[in-house]
Amino acid sequence: MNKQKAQPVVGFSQHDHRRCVKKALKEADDYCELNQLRFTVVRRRTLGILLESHMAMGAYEVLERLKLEELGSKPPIAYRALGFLLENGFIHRIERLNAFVACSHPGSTHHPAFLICSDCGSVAEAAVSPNSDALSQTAEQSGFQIEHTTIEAEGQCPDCLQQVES
Amino acid sequence: MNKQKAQPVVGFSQHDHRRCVKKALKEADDYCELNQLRFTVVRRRTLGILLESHMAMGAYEVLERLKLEELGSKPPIAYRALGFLLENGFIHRIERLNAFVACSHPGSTHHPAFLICSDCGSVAEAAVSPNSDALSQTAEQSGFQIEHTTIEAEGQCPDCLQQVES
DNA sequence: TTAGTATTGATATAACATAACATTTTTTAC
DNA sequence: GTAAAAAATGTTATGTTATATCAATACTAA
Repeated sequence: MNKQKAQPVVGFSQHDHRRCVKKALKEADDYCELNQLRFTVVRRRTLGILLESHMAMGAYEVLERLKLEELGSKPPIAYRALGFLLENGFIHRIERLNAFVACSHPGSTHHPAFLICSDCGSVAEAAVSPNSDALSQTAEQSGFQIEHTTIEAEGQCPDCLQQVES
Repeated sequence: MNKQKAQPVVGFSQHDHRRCVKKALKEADDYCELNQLRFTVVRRRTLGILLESHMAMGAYEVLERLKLEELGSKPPIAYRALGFLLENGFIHRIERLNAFVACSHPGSTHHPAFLICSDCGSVAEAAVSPNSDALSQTAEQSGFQIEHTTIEAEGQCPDCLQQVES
C-alpha cells in the first residue's frame, strides 16, 4: 500500500451533532458579518437543514423543509439559497446525487472529495490537497488550466460494511 | 512540481478523426461479437454519434440526431442505448454536464478522469490509475470501500487559453 | 427620503430521466 | 421449423431537477 499521507475524514464517526451544527452556524454568522454578506433567514435556515444531516439532500427535499417553516415554497427559493451557500463555500454540490451537503471544513478554500455510501446514503468529505493528484498532473502536462474539480467516490461506508459481515 | 508519471490525454490534439471513429466502431463490433452482445443499429449509431464529437452530448441531443435518421424518437430509446454503451464501457457519463462522451480507451477497465473546457465544451479523458490518488488513500484509511469514482475537472483547455492570450 | 441594489415571491417552463406496458425481433429448445 | 422464452424497441405518461422572467419588497447608502 502507498504510504503517502492521507487526509482526515469527517462524517463516519460519532460526535455531538447538536453542538457541531451550532458551531458551524456561528462560524457562518461570523464569516458573513466579516465579509458583509447578507445571511438572511432563508439562507441561514437552509444551511441549518443541511447541517442537521450528514446525508446529501436534494433541492426539493430542502424546499419541503423550508415550506414546513413557512420560508418559501417555490423552487427558486431553495435554489437561490443553495446558490448563495455554494458560492460562499458553506456547502458543496454532489454531482452524482444532484444533491447538496454542508461543508465539513468551511472557511478555508479547498478541493473537496466525497465518499458516498450507496447503502445508507451518508456522505463524508475529505480534503484533497490540490496539485498532489494524478488529475492535476495530467492537466498540467497537457496545458489544461483547472478551475474546479469534482471528486466523488461511491461505495460502502465502514458501518454498512460491518453490518453485512455480521 | 510533482514528477510522478502522468497519464496520456486524448482529445486536445490533432488527429484523423474519421479514421479514429471508424476504428472505435470496429473495436466495438469485435468486442460485442466476442462477448455475444447485441450491437443493434440504434446502439451502434448512438456510439457513432458520440464518437463523431469530442464534446459531451446530452441524451436529448443524441436523441435529436437519432430522430433525423429515423431511429427512435422518444427519450427511452436514447437512454436505453446510452445505458447499454455505459454498461459495456464504450462511453462515460460526465456528471457535471449530465452528458455522455465516447470512451477514449475502450476495452480495458479503468478509472476515467475528465478535463472539461468551460469555454469550448470539449472533453478530454485521462486514465487515472486506481489506488494511486489521495482519494483512494483516504478511503482505505477510513475503511470505505470504493466501487466507482467520478473525477472531473472544469477549466480552460490549451486551445482556448491560447486564444485568450493572442 | 429617495435612488439604487439585493432579495424574495410567483408563474411558467426548460432540461434531464424513468416507470410501465405493448409490440416486435431474436434466440433457444424441442 | 416452430413454439416458448428472452431481449430489444415503441409508446404513453410522468417524475425529477433546474432556471428564466418579471413583480414586489426590503435593505443600503447618498
